Amino acid sequence: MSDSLRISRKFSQRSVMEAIVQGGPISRASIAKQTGLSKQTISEIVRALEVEGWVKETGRTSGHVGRTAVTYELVYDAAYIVAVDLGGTKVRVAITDLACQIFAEDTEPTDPRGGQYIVDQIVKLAFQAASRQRIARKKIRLAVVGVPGAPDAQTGRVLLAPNIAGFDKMDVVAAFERAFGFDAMLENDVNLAVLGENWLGQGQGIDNLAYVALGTGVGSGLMVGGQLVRGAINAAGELGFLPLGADPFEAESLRTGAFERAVASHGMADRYAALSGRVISVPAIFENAQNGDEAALAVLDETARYLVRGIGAIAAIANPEKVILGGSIGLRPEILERVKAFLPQCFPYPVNVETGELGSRAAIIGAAAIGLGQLHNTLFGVDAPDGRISLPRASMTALQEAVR
Amino acid sequence: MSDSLRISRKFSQRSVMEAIVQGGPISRASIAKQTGLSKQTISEIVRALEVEGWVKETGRTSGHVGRTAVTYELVYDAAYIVAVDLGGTKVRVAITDLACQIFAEDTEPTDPRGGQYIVDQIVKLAFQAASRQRIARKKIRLAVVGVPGAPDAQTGRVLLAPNIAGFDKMDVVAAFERAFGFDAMLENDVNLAVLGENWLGQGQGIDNLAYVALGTGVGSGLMVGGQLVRGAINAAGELGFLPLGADPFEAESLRTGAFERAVASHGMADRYAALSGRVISVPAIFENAQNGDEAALAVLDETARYLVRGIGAIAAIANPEKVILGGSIGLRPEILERVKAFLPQCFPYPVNVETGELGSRAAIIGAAAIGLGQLHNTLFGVDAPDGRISLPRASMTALQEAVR
DNA sequence: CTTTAATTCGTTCTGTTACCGAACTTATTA
DNA sequence: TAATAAGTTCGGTAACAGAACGAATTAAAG
Repeated sequence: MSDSLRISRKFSQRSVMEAIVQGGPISRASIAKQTGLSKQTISEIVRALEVEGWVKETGRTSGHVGRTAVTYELVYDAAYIVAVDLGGTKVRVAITDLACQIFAEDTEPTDPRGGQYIVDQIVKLAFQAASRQRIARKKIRLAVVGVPGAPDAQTGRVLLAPNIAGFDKMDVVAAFERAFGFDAMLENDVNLAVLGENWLGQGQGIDNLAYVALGTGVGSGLMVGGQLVRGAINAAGELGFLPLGADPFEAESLRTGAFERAVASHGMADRYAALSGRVISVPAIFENAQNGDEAALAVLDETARYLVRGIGAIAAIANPEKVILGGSIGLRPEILERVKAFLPQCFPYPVNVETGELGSRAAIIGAAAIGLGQLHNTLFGVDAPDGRISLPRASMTALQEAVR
Repeated sequence: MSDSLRISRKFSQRSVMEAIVQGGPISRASIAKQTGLSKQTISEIVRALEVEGWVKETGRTSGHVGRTAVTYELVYDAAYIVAVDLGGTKVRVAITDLACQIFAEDTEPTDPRGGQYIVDQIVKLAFQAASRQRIARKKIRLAVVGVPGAPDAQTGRVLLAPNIAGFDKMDVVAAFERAFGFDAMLENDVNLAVLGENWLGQGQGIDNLAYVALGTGVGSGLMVGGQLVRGAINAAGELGFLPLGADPFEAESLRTGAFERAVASHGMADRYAALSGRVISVPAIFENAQNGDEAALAVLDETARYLVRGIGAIAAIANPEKVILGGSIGLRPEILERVKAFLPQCFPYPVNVETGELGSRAAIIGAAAIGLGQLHNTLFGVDAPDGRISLPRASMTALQEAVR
């Protein structure tokens, strides 16, 4: 019996595709070197992929010794996916091709009537964008929708989502699939944000990564060993309920969450009002702080001090390599500098904290990432237990340009 | 191109082994049904395994229509592993065969000189147990050592282990491998405890599981998607540093950990002393509480209230399906009943909390589990990304009997 | 500037491994 | 004797490997 591992055609096909996706235009000989498969096998697989329309010849190499090689590339427009970031106030919809390039990206206020209205709004936006870019609907294979809550895989509902009306009472996945006419996936928005930063932002190449989104509410996304942590009922990362900050045994903490009360925008505004006697918005607090307002500065310090404890809790439990801050408050540099100053005062070993590079677009980029991964897997992958495919890192620039 | 997935021989061999390990004495026809492979293939693989000495014929079926079937079983003594639970005060060493039966199990006080002395002590204990059971050293393939700290895979050292002298300055893995003469693995003891409870205890079949060990110190182990969470530097589960309980910004909290100060045995004793003016041990506090001592009861309440906040933090961040309590304090029913009473007061959705079934032996059983999994993988598995093998559940009784 | 050597690309051809499936034999019970 | 289940034999086939070889290109030698 030979010790070498023989793998099925499909399995190899997948690694060949990976090499082509990542290696840009690449010759068959190079693929053979990269994958360790024989030249003959690569030729067979590439031929099959070409016939099926997934890759195509794009040129030849030159300038080096030896025979020129024919190079192959992805047929980028062979399939598309829809990426959606659904928030309480705004919906963002984007369309991505196989090269991971984001084509259209549209934002609209979320339909306040909720439920089916939101589904219809998103589908309308997606199809509008598709026809604007002259993309055939048949080529769209998958939609990934980020939602502020915990999607339930069994029922298709979204739990713990107070900001989206009706999603807790309907099969949202089924509704999307009906309206779209193709597969749809739901995912928590902060989970998508980690994936986004892991793919193209601050967290590239980091397998153990946490994302803390701080704005109107708080949430966290956690990646362990390159995989998302979703929890038993998809409620992992419901950081608002961390028993920190406000007294967790008060009734109000049971509703809103002790940590959320202390650290999110409401808590900041309340704290400012208590200190100064004036009721102003969170952006105004940041502005006042820049002008030296003592109360505003105290509020920022206090907020950061609470946030640091939340980050410490994540670090103590999951020990991520990096913690990325996001959300309208978490993205502010004033918060980051304070967090970096306070964290070593209450946590023994260093924790790497940075703000997200992708800003408010982290979630939609994460949706694209998860969708593309899923698509690559269903098209070229085996039903392997670890169905990860590594997406290329290159397209960030293309992506930024495409979205003016 | 066929759509069916063909997998290498080795891959199938692995699932055949799994069927034999779990299915006890089993016929080739049954294996074929279970695995979906053809009878012919099963015959080939079983023949190969028999030649290599991993399985053997053990009997025949009877009493049903049709031809009798030859049944096969594991050759249980084809290989052994050493499982070790190294604590600050006690070392526990056990030897397990391929059937997951724990043979010998010895406990000794930990050599206080630390470092190489402990390594030698463990190796001596293991080889003593082996020769007592007449196990050939050559058949021992692997040692798994649970340590109270964070093993560093790169350097082989153990970090954050104040109770084991010298392990932070030497390559412990290399030292064990030199002394044993076979492979050795280090793992955090609480991580092993989760694995143990997941295998044979409270957490059977639960993929998202947390274990909180509360005794002299606090620690937690977390499983997500059936995999251990180890963190970037193996410091996941250093629950003592949770910024809860004592003021995390005090200097002492930075050393000992804010949560550990509040909830572990020192904190309990201090609290009792503050309330009653008397200095007594933690077991004595529990005893007094049973006799109605007000101060002792208050200390238990307070400890549980802190513990509940720690559990809430784990639930908010990772959302496990179940949280198992362990450690000398965590195993006490007085703590569990209080935790169950207090948790709903500060956490919005239900968290399933139970005490560990395996008691203080959770870690060593976890070590056996991880070792057997590893062994099955190296012997029969592919180098698949997800190298889990499901171990049989049956041997718990055998295990309990074996250890009087 | 030609010739030759070195180098790389890609194909053809010939295995080998790890499977499947049908047909057939064997053994057992009802 | 019929029904049924276990196990083998035989003949495929997909998915690879590997060696040999031709084809194309550049660098170096003459």
